[in-house]
Amino acid sequence: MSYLDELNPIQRAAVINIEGPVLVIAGPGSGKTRVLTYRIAHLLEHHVPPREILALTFTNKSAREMKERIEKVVGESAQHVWAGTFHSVFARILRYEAEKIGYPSSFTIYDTDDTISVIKAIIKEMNLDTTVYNPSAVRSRISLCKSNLITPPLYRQNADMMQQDRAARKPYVVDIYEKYVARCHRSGAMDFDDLLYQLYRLFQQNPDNILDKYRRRFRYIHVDEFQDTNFLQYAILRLLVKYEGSLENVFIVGDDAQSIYAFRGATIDNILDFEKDYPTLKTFKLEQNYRSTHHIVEAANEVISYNRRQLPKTIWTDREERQKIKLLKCVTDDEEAKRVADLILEQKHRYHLPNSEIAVLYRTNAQSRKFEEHLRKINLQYRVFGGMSFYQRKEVKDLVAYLRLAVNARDEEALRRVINFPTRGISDATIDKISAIAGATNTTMWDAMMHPALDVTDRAKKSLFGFRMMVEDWQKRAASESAFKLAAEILRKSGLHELLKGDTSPEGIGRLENVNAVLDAISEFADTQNANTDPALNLVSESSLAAYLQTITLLTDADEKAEGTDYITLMSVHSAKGLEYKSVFVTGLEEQLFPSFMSLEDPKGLDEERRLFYVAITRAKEFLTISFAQNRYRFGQIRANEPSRFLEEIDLKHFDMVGGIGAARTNYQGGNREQPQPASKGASLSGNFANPRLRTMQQAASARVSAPIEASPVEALIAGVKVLHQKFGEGQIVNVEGPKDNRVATIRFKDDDMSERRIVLKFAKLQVI
DNA sequence: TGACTGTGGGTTTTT
DNA sequence: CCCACAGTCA
Repeated sequence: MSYLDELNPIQRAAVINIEGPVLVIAGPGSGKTRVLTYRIAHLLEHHVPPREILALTFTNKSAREMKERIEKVVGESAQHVWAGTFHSVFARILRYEAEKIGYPSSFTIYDTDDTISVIKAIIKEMNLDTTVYNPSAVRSRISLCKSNLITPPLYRQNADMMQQDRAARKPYVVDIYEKYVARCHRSGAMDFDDLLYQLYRLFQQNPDNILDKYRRRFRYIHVDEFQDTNFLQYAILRLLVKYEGSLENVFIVGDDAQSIYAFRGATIDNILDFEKDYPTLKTFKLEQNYRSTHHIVEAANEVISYNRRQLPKTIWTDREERQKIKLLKCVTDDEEAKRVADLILEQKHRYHLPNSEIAVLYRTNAQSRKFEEHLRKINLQYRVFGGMSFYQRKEVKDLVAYLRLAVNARDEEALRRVINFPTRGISDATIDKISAIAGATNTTMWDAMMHPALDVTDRAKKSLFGFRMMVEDWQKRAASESAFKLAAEILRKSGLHELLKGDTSPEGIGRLENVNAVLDAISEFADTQNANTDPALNLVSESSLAAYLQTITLLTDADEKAEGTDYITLMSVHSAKGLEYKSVFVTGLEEQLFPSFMSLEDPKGLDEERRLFYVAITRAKEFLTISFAQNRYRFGQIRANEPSRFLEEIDLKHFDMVGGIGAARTNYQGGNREQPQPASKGASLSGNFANPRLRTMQQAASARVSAPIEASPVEALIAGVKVLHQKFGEGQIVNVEGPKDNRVATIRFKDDDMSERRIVLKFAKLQVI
């Protein structure tokens, strides 16, 4: 039982507790994955059949990692453990059961882009304005509905939501939602939320007592990153675990402090409800951090103590002090990127760090550009994760749309995409007519194409017929021929290959390479899948084109393998969750950016941003560098931002004050907002929240705030005048600009290094002196 | 039908 | 700044 020796007492206690519900609250770097994998290994050692074990994760990567690690402990029986993301595991079950709820087993999965495109088409058909009904915003709302089990009829009954829509002057959202659901169903398509929602529906309706089958199948259920589950996911989980006679062998791992997906419906309530739903629950807290050195852990603790609503825990480390946190104050985003790049180079030399131990993190993907530029300049290998992924590129989506049609002709989104691409004489007008007939006769566009009532020119009819013949041929062969062979032929016969070949520009060549890469991927996919199909589940051939399409839709580019090259990682903080590096750069710590301007008004939003920052800094094992820029390009214009409020929440003693870095601090001490306070004792939901440690620096700083000042009229505030500001103290107006009702003054303050600040006079209290 | 141009809008975060 | 889309022209 050697693997048990590798666990600390608490970890071990959690692992060997193999009966009944278990909750593991796991701080960053506390060996969460280790506990999860060893627990599964432990089950296997105790002769639990691998196929009765289910492990649900949020990313393919962590699922894969978990499987690999279990395999290391127990060997090949790990192969038969079901480990995957919620979406992929559920998709697999649905693939098998779809017909019971009125979907073809070959259903298509719509990714976010597909979904937006469908919604947009619906909005246009309804003659609504796409600037009012922003397709992407409508999609978010629909998604939120689905994750909370609000169907269109329930939506209509929901006075709150209807009122919200009326107030936003978008009364037709529910109609769009309704049409969208109908259209997806007609298309034999499920979006990401459907993969959860339709499974829930299946279990609810429970045809042939199907729920029982899966309850017996999954006797041991594990959930990683439980804090990121939404209401719907929890509802499904409950259906699988909580029933008469259940052993309730459910093992969940999470950390409320790392919940960063509230924006897509994740709710911390799930952890809290869990305690209520399972009275026999055993809770284990992993509080020792094995990842990071002292200053990093302490800084993280300080930051998170400002949040309300925390489960009580104290993360600690016995790792030595090592480096303090470096803080880079930069004038521009360009300087920030340059200094980060230079520091990376220096660290590489001084500490012999390989690129793979270095990550640059940012709040928004758009920030990657500058870092790319500067890393390229000094010849450092990097890889950007996130943003436009391979499978989102137009040429790839075009080819994939053809493949989708071959598997599921009802897929309207795919049909629209390629029916006239490459062009084959089918005009937009023709497509609109087809769509109209499909709507009127309640059939698919695929069928409407050949409808006798379709009133188009003979030439168009001929083109349509030709297109249909071509696709029908592929459909017939999709079942028998190898996915690779068929895809290769589709690429040529569709005319895509020829079209791309004709473009000899560098981008054009790249596009051709991309579609060829899809073919390679299909070939590779077929090979690996054949080797590891689960015969127990009687699934349709896992190496089929359909299986491939499902896999790529659920793929994130973080899942793509690295081919042995040593690169620096550039990614958003969100995608960095669960990862660790020796040296981490957390960049763009500015108000409006991190925290994002979207979340400034809402305390809940701010708390989530703070958790995000917490996640960011806890990725670092030894070297943590935080940077901010005073000026940053945004929409092509320079904008000045203040340093992030989160910086004030870290005690100065954790910062490296060498060289020019120390000066950064003076710039934001006593920033122009209310001084932050750690969450107070007992501000809790269930009464057992953390009692955050007290802070000193902020309280000291707040003493600087002087007696209230009397605001002078805006007219009196002109260039040259000396003024007193509530927070910044004495200063002189350098310049005043902007329209009468919204004047903005540039003021140089005596305090604060004679720094210049732009102040909106409407809001600021300034007294002329 | 395709290429070009101007405009307008957009940046949170992802399965 | 960068992209997507609508509108215009050959």
